[in-house]
Amino acid sequence: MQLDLIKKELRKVISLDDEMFQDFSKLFRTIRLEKGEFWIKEGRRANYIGFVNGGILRQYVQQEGEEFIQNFYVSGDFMGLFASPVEERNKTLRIQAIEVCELLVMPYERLKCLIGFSKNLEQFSSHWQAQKYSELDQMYFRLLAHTPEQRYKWLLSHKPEIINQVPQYYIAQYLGIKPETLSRIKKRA
Amino acid sequence: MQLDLIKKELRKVISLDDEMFQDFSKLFRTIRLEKGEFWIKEGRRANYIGFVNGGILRQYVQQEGEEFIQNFYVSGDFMGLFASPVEERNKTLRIQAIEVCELLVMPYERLKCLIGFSKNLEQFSSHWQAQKYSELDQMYFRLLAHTPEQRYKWLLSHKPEIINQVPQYYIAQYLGIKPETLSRIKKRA
DNA sequence: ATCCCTTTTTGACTTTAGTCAATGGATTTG
DNA sequence: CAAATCCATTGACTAAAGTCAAAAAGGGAT
Repeated sequence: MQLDLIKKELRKVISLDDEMFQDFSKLFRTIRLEKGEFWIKEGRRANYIGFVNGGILRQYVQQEGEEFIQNFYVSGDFMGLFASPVEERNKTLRIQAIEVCELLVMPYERLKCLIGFSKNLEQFSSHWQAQKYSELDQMYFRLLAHTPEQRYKWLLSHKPEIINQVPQYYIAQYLGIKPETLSRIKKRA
Repeated sequence: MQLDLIKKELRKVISLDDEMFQDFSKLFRTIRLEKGEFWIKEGRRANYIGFVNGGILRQYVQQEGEEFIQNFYVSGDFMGLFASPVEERNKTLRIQAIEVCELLVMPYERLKCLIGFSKNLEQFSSHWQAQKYSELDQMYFRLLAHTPEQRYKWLLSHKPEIINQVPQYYIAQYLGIKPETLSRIKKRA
């Protein structure tokens, strides 16, 4: 199990000595997703938290035949750090591997239990919740205030790894526009 | 100080006997905002949490001469329950009274301190954070997936109190469209 | 390399929202 | 009461994205 990446990510937020990390890392399980496989299938609750140790995934909702991508997850990202009420209504939410992925996963309840014992982990959890909220808040603002072209340029400069690794019709779904429109935006940019 | 409303709202989420509520309520301060006054001014950090005990407010960002409303707060809503990282970047965020408002406010640090002592309050805090995240998540989806007309109809059926109490150019700012367009949507609906 | 399949691009046209300017209504103010 | 102000509506036009269909470009697989 390659754990350098998650150790690095955790240490960005909390202090964590090697022994503690050893104990912590034992509670993860590694899973491998082939291209197109789902981590969260429609109708399921997100009972796990996951760490992307490699690959890239998309989180999307399907409605009336169309797919709307809410987020991409790349190496180093945590997924599903919010408590149950969030996922409750997300009956149609799916998280799918765009390419081969390796995830480190842990039941949500186990993390919650650990948080009870470790001040450090509690700090980690609340930091990430605030972080995720802030990201979503900013995405909401961009969607509300900016044109598709501005949002595409934002992606280009802030998340180039997504532009590079993801088919353009997924980028279009993420931006809320049609693939044809994205193609035209690229041409005139 | 009228405290029935906040007591009712708290009791939707946690159990709270009258003595505990007495102690808790002493830590709030009441403030009154006239129409047009700000609770959060541009450039300020949200160092307080607030409860709307009456009236209605708008949370918005100003950019290049235009205003974009992210949210309305009505009686019974809590404001600013997320930790600092969220507000950090929101340099241009403002929360303004649309009409005369009464707020119950408490420094964020005081709430955090209280949470350390009370399992109940901790539960309340994490419930509301998850709740706010979920709401924002759903708003994001609607903005991404639905037309302005669909979003207006959603508002009509789910938040009629906002439609009734708020000038239409604010509704337009909230929906991400121009007032003229909203006027036309209303006509054809 | 060729074939097949998927993705991207292009073109012509339609639909929708934005823009600008003018009008009409309502409310407030002198 | 009239004037002024603010907001909502309407009309004519422009700009932008959607739609549908077809062509071009990649990317494997045999």
